[in-house]
Amino acid sequence: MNIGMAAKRSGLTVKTVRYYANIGMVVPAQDARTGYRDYGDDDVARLQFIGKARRFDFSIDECRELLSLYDDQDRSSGEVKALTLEKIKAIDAKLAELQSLRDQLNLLAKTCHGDNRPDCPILDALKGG
Amino acid sequence: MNIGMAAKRSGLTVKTVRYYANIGMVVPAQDARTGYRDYGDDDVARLQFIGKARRFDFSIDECRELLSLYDDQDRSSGEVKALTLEKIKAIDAKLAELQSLRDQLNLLAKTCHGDNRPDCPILDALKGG
DNA sequence: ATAAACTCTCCCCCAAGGGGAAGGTAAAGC
DNA sequence: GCTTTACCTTCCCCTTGGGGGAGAGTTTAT
Repeated sequence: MNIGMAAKRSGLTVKTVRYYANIGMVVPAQDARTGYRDYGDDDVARLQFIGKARRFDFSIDECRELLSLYDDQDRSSGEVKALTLEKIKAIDAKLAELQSLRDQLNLLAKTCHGDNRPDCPILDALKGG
Repeated sequence: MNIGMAAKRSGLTVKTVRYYANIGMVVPAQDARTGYRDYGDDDVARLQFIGKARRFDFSIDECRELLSLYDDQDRSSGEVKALTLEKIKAIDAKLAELQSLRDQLNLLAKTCHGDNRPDCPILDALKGG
């Protein structure tokens, strides 16, 4: 099938699918005369796989790693689990960071009366030490 | 003072300070002969302000907006508060997204035995519908 | 036959700088 | 006075994960 259909079936954009071909993630057959890419069902399956992994916040490189594990029939599930646990750890760190940010901003917003007077504790906080 | 000192005092890198000059955020005086930038204490104060706002996850454009409010002696604190509340909302959305991601990955990791056997519920989840 | 829809490659763009090259300047040591 | 070292400048390419669009070729529908 052409790239438009592959994009539709995998839920990605044509640009994205073409990008994945360019960086060697999912390289379909390509017509010698027209240059049109020709995607098979297995290609679409890989595209879907990547799309989901991306939604799980895995980077392109991590997706590459997951794909190679996915392709390896003899891989241990331990390797996949290790990658996943690492990703969870990274997400936890990001969560903590955002949470702290949120708390600080919230505190500032609370102490700011937010009316027409010019004095503002938020700006003061950004300004001061 | 030279850019190195300004960077040190504001807690930013020289590259970052130069970048802020290039995009017009903090534009210091510049020696006509040597081209050396010459930062004053007020410039350093603005750099510190930006540094803190960036740490609060405000984008460069939002920092620009905050700076103009900071410069405007007649601004109302309400404007600043509105910007801050919006930022909090954005952070909340990101938090919810990451939390959901984390929960899903955690569930997958829990159901994965993580040993040498090749069957892996994590990959199955990425693979399936 | 021709218009619409699809595809190709190529190039520039985003945020927010980082890394490093090539070259000018300033301060310190001898 | 000379040299080394530290600092400064501009310029250009790199990052992530693609998006937008130009210009040209292809296929499909009317």
